[in-house]
Amino acid sequence: MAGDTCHSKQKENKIKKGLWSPEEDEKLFNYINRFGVGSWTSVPLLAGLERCGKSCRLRWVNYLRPGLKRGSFSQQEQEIIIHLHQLIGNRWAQIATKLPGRTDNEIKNFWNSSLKKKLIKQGIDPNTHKPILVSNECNKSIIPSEMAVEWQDAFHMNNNGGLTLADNFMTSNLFLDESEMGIDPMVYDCNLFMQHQHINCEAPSPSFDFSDTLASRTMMDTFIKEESRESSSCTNYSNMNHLYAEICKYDEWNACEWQELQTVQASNVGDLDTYPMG
DNA sequence: AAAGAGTACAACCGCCACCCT
DNA sequence: CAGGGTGGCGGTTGTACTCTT
Repeated sequence: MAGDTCHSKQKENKIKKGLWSPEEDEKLFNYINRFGVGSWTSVPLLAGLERCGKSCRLRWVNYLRPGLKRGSFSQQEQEIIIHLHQLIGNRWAQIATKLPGRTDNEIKNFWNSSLKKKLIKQGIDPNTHKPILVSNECNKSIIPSEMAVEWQDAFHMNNNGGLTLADNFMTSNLFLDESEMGIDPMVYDCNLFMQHQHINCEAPSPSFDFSDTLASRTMMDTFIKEESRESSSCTNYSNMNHLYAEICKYDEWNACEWQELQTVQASNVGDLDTYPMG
C-alpha cells in the first residue's frame, strides 16, 4: 500500500519500534529545533535515528512539540470534549484544535479510558450521547427500570413551564460523581436534560429554562463558525446550514428552535460577508 | 511480598486524501 | 490519467504503572 512504506521498510530494515528512549527524544528534539520539519521521511536519517519518519512525526506531535500541556484534563476541558464529541463524533484531530496544548491522541485516550466510562456511569450512551433507555419507541436499549424512574423523577416542570431539577436529586447517585468533584450538577451537563427529553419521547418545549443548553449553543456557534472558516475556500453558508441541520437532527431539536437559532445567529454574526450564501 | 486485575498512556497499524511526477 | 510518495487520522494494541487481594 502506498501509505505504508514506513511499515514495509520496517520489516526490511532495522527500524526500531516501541517506546522512545531519552536519547532518541533528545536527538529528534535537537534536530527539529535546529532544522525544523521538512520531510518526515528524511528526518530519521538526518537526525541519526533508527525510526521511520512516521514514528518521528508522531513522537514530535504527541510528546516533544513545545506548548503541549501535560497532566490531567480540567473540568472545562472535559466538558468541551464531551460537547464537541456530541457534535462531531470521533474526530479527535478536530476536537484537539479547540483544546490548545492537547493532542488528538491524548484526547482519544482520555475519552476511551475515562470519559466514556464516566458517561456510561451516568446512564448516557457515549456513542450517541443519548440516555441508555428503557425499552420504548425511542430506543431499544435497555436499562434497569428503576434507574429510568430515577431520571424521570429528577426533573419537574416549574411554574413557567420550565424544566427544573428536583432538589432531592441533588444528592442522588445520578449526580454523585460531579458533586464529589466539586461540580455544580445544576449547571454541569445538558445530557441530564436530554435524558428526560428522551425518556418522555418528546421534543423540548421552547419555554424550557435551560441556560446550559444555551451555553452549548454558543459554543457550537463558535465552533461551527470556525469550522466553516477553516475547512476550505469554497465553504459557504449552506455548508454551515448543513452542519447545523445535522446537529439539530442529532440533538432532536424541534423546528422552532432551529428557526430561532438561525435568526439569532444571523443577527449576531457580524461578518456574514465572509460566509457567502451558496 | 507476590500475583493478578485494572488503568492510563504511548505507540503502531492500516486506511485515506492529497500532491507530485 | 495513473501510480507512487507522503502526511494525517482514527482504531487498536502494547506496556508501564497502580491498586487490590
